Amino acid sequence: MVDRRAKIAEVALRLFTEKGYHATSTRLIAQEAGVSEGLIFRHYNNKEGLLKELLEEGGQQMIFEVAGFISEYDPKVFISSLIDFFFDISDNLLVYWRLKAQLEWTKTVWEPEEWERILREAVERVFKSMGYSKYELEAGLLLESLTGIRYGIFRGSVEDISELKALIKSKYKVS
Amino acid sequence: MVDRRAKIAEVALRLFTEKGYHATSTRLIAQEAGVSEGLIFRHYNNKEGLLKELLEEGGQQMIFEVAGFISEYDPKVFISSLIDFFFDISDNLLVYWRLKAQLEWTKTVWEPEEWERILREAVERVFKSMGYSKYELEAGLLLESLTGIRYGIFRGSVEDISELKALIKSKYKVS
DNA sequence: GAAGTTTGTAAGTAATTAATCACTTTATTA
DNA sequence: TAATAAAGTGATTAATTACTTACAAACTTC
Repeated sequence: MVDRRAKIAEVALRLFTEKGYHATSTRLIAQEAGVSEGLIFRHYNNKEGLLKELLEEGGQQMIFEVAGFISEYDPKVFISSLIDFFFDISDNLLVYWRLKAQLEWTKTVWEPEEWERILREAVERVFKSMGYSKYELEAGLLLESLTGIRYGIFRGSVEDISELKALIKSKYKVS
Repeated sequence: MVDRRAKIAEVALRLFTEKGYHATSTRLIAQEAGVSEGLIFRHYNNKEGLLKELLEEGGQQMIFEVAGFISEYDPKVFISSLIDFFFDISDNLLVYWRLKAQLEWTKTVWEPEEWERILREAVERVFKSMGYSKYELEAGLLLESLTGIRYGIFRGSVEDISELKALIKSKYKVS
């Protein structure tokens, strides 16, 4: 008794991130999921439908994660949690992140995901509450920097992750 | 009298970045370049050979660009130039950057390009000369942050680019 | 200007692709 | 339990893929 639909999604997400969306065939997905190729199309209509559902699901998980610290009223705690969020991303969210980032570089127009909008608004609000006149700019700088660090951690170009986390926390005086 | 080889490279670079490597067919490259498909294979042996040459060429251009400020002895001028480098990237280098970033997310092991090693070493050296005990960490933080900002600029999530540049320069006291 | 090399083409190739088809099995519901 | 719907399959489709081959044109070089 297995949920084959979920199995397809699980395998597809892994393969899309590892090999890239276009380099992954529906045939391979079916093989690795132990399922007939036709079933993919029964459930997801087409390959793009499968991709979209994976991105949608990942986006929902991100909203859930972000919601965990978004309403924190103490700026210091908020920023500390925000930094933790980028440094200690869980494995399943990392896969979504990878897939999203991979696809983003081919886009010409970019629209932020819901969790990205929510997160940015919250960070701006916190910087505003701290009395920064250019709170949008400060929020942007921190968010883009953390994104870059996450990128660096993924690639392996960050030697000592916890030390870097301590450094950036000390710069924002939240450790 | 046209250099067809260069035309293929130019078109391929554009299409690879816009559509993605796997989503771009050699047939399309040939069409857009106004050339027979066979010529691609005559010059580049196979599709991957074409990709590799594009990445190699882009890497060489990056080395050239980095060399422009790498030997600057004044730390303030160096860091200011470094920030400019990430903010004011030229169009043709941006295309290379996009292609490289796009491919990076599918990789499992990551090896830095020559220009990346050169750049990191130089930034570390400068932070060391400024008396930072954890100069590697500081260099890493700045480089990953700037990479993230570049990413943000590309996506369009950075509202006011020049203001953000001024902000980060002021944080490093180099403006 | 002949011989040889490089650059180019058009028409193929076999393999792979996403998607569909007719059909069977399993689950749900009246 | 009979009828209906949903889940699943395996074979097949037409189109596309990267790449090859046989051949021709154009440029070197002696």
